[in-house]
Amino acid sequence: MSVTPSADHSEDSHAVSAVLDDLAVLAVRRLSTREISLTAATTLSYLDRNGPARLSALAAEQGVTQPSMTQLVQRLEREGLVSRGVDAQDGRAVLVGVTDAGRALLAERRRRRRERLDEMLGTLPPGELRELTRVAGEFLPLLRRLLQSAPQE
Amino acid sequence: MSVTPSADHSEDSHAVSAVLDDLAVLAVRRLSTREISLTAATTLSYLDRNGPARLSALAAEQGVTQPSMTQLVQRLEREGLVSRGVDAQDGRAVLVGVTDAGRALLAERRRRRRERLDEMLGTLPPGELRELTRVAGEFLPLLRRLLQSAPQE
DNA sequence: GGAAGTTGTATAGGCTTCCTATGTAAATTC
DNA sequence: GAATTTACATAGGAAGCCTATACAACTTCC
Repeated sequence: MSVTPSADHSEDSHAVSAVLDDLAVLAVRRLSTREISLTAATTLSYLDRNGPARLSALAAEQGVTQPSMTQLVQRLEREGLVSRGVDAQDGRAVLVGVTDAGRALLAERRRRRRERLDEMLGTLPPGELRELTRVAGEFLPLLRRLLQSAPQE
Repeated sequence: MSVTPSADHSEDSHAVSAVLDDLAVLAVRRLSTREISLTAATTLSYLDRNGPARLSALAAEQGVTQPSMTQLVQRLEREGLVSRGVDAQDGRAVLVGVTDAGRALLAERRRRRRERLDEMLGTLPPGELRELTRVAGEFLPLLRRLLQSAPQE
């Protein structure tokens, strides 16, 4: 470890760790759509935000191997969610881009997840809901910054 | 939708939803231990916190089907991480409990995740780190309640 | 300008973890 | 006590990941 943790730092990261575990369960199981995997969704989302990209670039971005990304892109192409073209500059490379159908699926997925989250939030007593949303408003920007600074294993 | 969301409620849940994908990537890929799956880890953790439980109760808790939980428990038993006993009250039921080896693995997993998290947290400015951990402490209980009250699809 | 190395993608084969459909034994109901 | 329900197990299959390896296009270097 390159950092020198203090005692309370350790305790703090315990709480953060617990939150991350629970949030992972929430994101992966309670909010997962059956029609598309997490990697597929985040890959589509990346292509939507950043434009066409190479297979190997996508694999690195998603933290999977290149063969896995090849397979994923093949599945996505079969389902009409992405298109593949050749790179004019480099005959070896494949440029993957999201299609309109892919964008539509992304939008539908977002809608459904938001709907389910709303349902879950609706079961909380109003006071707790208010507190949760307030705390979430503080927490999420910080988490985002943490994620962006995260090392790539 | 069965609940009637207010305007700000919708915005908040949108913010939550927006960060969940990134978060899931972090939790699932950057903090995942290769030796045990997310479901296995959260199941062990549940058993550790709540004592022995039935197969079907575990399946419902984890949001997987009963056959999947049967398989998971069989794998965990083969690896000596859980033990299976019969319910004295109900001859059909199986009571699953975590073993000392299971607890040891949980502790090791926690240690390793904490180590990685510490590295990530170490990249934050001290002020943000303090705020992040403080907010995490507030957020955790609320999140737990939300997950408990969550509808099972 | 061609041999050798590098890079980008595809294929093969295997593992884990989930699913649905269905079987079986214990408990409950009538 | 027969029929139903409940709790778990088994069978078979698919998704999605891996490592190892093959192949084709680009680059280097003499």
